[in-house]
Amino acid sequence: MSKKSAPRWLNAREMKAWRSYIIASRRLLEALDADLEGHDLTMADYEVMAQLSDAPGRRMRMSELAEVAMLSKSRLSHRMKVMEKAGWVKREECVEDRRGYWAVMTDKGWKAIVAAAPSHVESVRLRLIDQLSVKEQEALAGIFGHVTQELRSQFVKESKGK
Amino acid sequence: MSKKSAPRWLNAREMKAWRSYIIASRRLLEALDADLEGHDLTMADYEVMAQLSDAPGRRMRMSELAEVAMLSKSRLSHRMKVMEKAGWVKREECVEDRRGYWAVMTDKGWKAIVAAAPSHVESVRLRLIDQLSVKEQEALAGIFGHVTQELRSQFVKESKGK
DNA sequence: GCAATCTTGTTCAACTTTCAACTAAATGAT
DNA sequence: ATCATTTAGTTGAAAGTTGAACAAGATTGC
Repeated sequence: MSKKSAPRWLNAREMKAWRSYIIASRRLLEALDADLEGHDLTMADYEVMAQLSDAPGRRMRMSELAEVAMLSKSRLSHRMKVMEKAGWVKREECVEDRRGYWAVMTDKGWKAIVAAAPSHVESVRLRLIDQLSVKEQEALAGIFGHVTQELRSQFVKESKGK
Repeated sequence: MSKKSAPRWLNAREMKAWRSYIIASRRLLEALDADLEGHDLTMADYEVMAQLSDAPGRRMRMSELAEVAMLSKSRLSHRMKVMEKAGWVKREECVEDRRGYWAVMTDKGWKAIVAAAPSHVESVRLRLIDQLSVKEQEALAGIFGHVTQELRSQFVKESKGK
């Protein structure tokens, strides 16, 4: 992020796109989190549980789980402690790699995510997906797919450049 | 969020829109925050400072500032304490309403935000805006403008309904 | 074989955010 | 006027997050 030369401020169209996005995305997150409250889940915890429930044997190595759920290892470690106390997951030592652990979803955890999923999907529909036309859904996927790709390649460049 | 009847799961297109969005928006936030680090700001603090710098007299009542910056009063209160210690803002008693306070941007704060703004805008461009065609920018504004409106009216309905 | 390095996952301390309780002033109703 | 209610803003404790430091096992190169 260099700071030389005249800043290229956003024009009206750009500003509108940026502000609409940044405001709505915060509110959307809030609404989705609020909708999950009844199931004692946050979006982050939901994501952990959903990923775990999709994995073969409903088990996953901590690192991989952290990666797919987009949490730091440290954060996942803390959340796991909480969810373990709630009886939704447990940790098992990993035989193949004795540094590691498996995050394993319990039966109770499976029941919890199965109970939460329909209402969460309904919430995603209500707040976002069903608000959009097919064209808009495609535009959304296009825009953010592109953004992700670009972030990835920027990340590689920046790491290399330093 | 009722839970009756068969859940309407997302189809492939809907799922792609949703996942692209939720993943990219998290990564985007991370990247923007990382870009601000050099100026000792988070997105949230930047928003507070930016809103304050735009207000007449660079001063605003705490409640209003909390509202426009989308923070809880409590959170703003805590952040203000930190920013006050950094010398960027100060609080002044409000004569018209003696319960209240003005959040006032200091000269030092003004300099800090003026120093940070160009690189932040550059970051927003690099990570998002400049990645998008004009059509996509308009689509983005359309989609999220719509989402905000809908969230607002849902909020009203839900408050009333309860 | 073995030293250097990398990876896995946890922990501790610092910091941030949330939530409920609280003070004090304003508003409103009778 | 007086009492109830609402609003402004802060506080303190609990919960959550971050980032660096760490222990222990894996990997690599010689």
